[in-house]
Amino acid sequence: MGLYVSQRDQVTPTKYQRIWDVVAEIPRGRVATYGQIARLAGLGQRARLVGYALHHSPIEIELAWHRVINAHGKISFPQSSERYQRQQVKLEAEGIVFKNGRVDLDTYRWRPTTEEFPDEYFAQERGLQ
DNA sequence: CATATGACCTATG
DNA sequence: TCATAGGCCATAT
Repeated sequence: MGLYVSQRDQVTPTKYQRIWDVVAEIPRGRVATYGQIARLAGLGQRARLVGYALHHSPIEIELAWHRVINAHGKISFPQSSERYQRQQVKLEAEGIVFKNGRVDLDTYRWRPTTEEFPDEYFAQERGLQ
């Protein structure tokens, strides 16, 4: 992952690069939660920052933002919104099944390996595996 | 400087 | 399973 320069707001938001890098690692057909991304990016519990970073992600990196959902297994947009529909379509196109408007995290959650990420993440993730 | 606002999370009942 | 409360924190106004 290289340097990202946003053409949208004319700044280089380096503080968000770790978030974008982690999101880019989510494999096709899997999902991650905002909180999970925050921990993997070394941001502790600052899950809201992940949502902010995705909202402001530069257009020129084709980020798989749709693979990030909330801890309830739901899409974090109003269900009636077009953004909600777009995200659901993208996920279903990767084989992810929605049941009652929800994704089964036990089935579809991304579980990175210790080679990819530092041990501190897994130390905090007991109960996730 | 003071509030308000989110693509959020966890604990609790 | 669902709703609520409190916490969270960078930006926006």
